[in-house]
Amino acid sequence: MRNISQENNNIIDFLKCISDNTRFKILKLIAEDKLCVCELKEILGLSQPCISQHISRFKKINLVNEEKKKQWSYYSLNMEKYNEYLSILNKLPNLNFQSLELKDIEKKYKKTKKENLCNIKNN
Amino acid sequence: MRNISQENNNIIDFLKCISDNTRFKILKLIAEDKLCVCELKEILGLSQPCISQHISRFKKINLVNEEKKKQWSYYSLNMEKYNEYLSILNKLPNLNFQSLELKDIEKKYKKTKKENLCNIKNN
DNA sequence: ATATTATATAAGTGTATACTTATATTAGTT
DNA sequence: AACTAATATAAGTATACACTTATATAATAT
Repeated sequence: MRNISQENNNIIDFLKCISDNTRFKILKLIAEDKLCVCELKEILGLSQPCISQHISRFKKINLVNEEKKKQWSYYSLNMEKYNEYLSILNKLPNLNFQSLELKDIEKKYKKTKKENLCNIKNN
Repeated sequence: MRNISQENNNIIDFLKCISDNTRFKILKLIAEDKLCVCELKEILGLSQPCISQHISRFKKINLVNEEKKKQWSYYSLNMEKYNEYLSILNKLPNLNFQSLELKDIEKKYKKTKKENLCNIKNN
């Protein structure tokens, strides 16, 4: 069965969001410029609902700024949020398990190392 | 149909690799320590083939160092490669489309902006 | 040699998800 | 008012993929 735990939702949701080919392109485009759905649809050659659905994915994790103007909604990258997510990845090796919401595997990790499953035989 | 273009393979493959819940845990664990499959299996409570398959995903993008010792294979995070991938994300807003292998959408982006699909009506 | 242990690979399965088309909603235009 | 345009949401579909069990390979131990 798949692991569907809710841990790490923040950083994992960010990674899942930007790891899709289409959304990665959208990410770069809206880092460049404010763009509406109809422009993104034109640029990427995809249907309007497809773009809207991707944008709503970005919205969920606060990764876009929305600016409504007449009937258009212009989307641009929320750089502060983007950098916030990135700083977690940048510091990841130094972050403790707790701050990554991985307290559970830290316990198991320490227990496993203590039991020294492999190393007893390894020395 | 899904977009299965081979563009951005490097950074996208990295993102797809670490955006999985289980692999994100492995990432943190092998950033901490050299660990073998049987230890990871123990810590994460998953089957041995499952761990091996995840490790081979990391191997494909050169994200792990492998150290064979007797019958064990110890895996640790390849920090240089990790930082290499991260630097792309850190510089992403400043990187040009070319370097992100997004030359094709740059063309469409400029064409769309020139045609001014929305802005004509918007002024 | 046989048995055991660690890992890798193959095949199968069920869920997640990236699209599509259809429909609803909202805003501007005539 | 009706019509058009932009966006959002719903439902359906086909593919990707994270697991499992089964099997193969390689190394150590007896």
